[in-house]
Amino acid sequence: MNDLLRKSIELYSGQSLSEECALQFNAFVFEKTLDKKALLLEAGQSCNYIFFVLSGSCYSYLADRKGDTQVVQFALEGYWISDLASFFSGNKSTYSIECLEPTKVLMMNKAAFEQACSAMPILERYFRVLIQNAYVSMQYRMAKTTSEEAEDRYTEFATRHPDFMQRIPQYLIASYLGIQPQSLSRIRKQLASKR
Amino acid sequence: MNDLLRKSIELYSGQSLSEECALQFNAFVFEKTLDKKALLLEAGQSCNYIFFVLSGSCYSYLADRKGDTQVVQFALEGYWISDLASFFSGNKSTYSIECLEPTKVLMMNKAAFEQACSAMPILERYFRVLIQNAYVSMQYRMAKTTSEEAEDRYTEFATRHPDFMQRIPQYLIASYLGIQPQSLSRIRKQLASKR
DNA sequence: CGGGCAGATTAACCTATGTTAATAAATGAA
DNA sequence: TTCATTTATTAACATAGGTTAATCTGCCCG
Repeated sequence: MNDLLRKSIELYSGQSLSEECALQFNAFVFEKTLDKKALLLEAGQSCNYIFFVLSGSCYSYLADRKGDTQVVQFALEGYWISDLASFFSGNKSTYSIECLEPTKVLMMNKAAFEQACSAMPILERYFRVLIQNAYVSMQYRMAKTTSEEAEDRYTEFATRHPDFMQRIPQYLIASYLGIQPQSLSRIRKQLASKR
Repeated sequence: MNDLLRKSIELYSGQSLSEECALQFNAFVFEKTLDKKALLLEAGQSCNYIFFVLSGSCYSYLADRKGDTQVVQFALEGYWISDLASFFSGNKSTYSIECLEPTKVLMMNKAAFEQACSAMPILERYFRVLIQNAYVSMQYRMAKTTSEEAEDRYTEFATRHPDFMQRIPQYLIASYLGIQPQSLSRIRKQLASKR
């Protein structure tokens, strides 16, 4: 089993993963390699997989009212990404997922997910905690977004995610923060002149 | 067992709840009645419970940078509300929860939550799906918030939650939407004149 | 090595929302 | 009922961020 994944499982489940489980897990997933700009998922299709990023990076997005890209999530190595609503319901996905770099992912479909969770309680717990944490930080981020200005949001993002800053183009970070690339440029300039 | 709760469990777990489970569940929770403006939770304390609203309504909020109230969630009858980060970690809560009306809640502490989930798989599943859905809609709401204008957000909120509109003061809805009460007033006026 | 394209910056102007302050309407307690 | 308090509205002005458009930078690929 991939080391990143093992660490993720042990970290979030709070338990250590037996060799046996690790082997069993491998039977439920498969690996895929994608080029930069390749799509892991296209909005409108049903999302049949959850993806674990082994190397590279990708992001999910939707088209807003005006047809512009609205970034929803970034995923570097060690992150899971998917359109969960579609994955769990089988309905058409609202998001697309695109690779930012050449990317390797592990893929797991719904049947495998259900089976793996039933077979290994540690996984059931792992995914529950993962989603729980994602929900909690989403809720917090939402509160910050509605109460703070773009400059503060950018500063917090840059502080929290220095690794993202290196590898993700600014115009996508701007979208994620809910502003135009031009505005982000302006904000960066202001911040630079403050020091 | 309360009927709202039974329906919620059956709806989200996708299974029907046996009489036996229903009785067993009751041993894990207790009821509390609160006045309007009473606090279910005060920011800074540890959040020891999750609350299921039986009647009345409440909302969670935090103080933003300027010390203003930033609404995080509303909960009418049939909703769960808590500070999950604090509930699961035991750390101090970032949110407060206040009753909007005289309110009756069911309360469940962490030990009870863990026990109940272990004892009854239907509950484990219920809470997982509940959080999963909450996460999914939070992510979607976030994308809408960063890409759409206040007017659209208000219209969508009003359409999706006509029940909230009747019972929640406008200045709290404004906070939830990330705008000032004055701006919401202005937006409502514009919308009214459009018809 | 050089042309083309994606990404970033800059600037001028525009608009939605914030701010401040005053008033009005609704609610609730005595 | 009346008064006090909370909530909602209105208006004038300020500003963060959007829009448009032009320029700049770097880098990928032929």
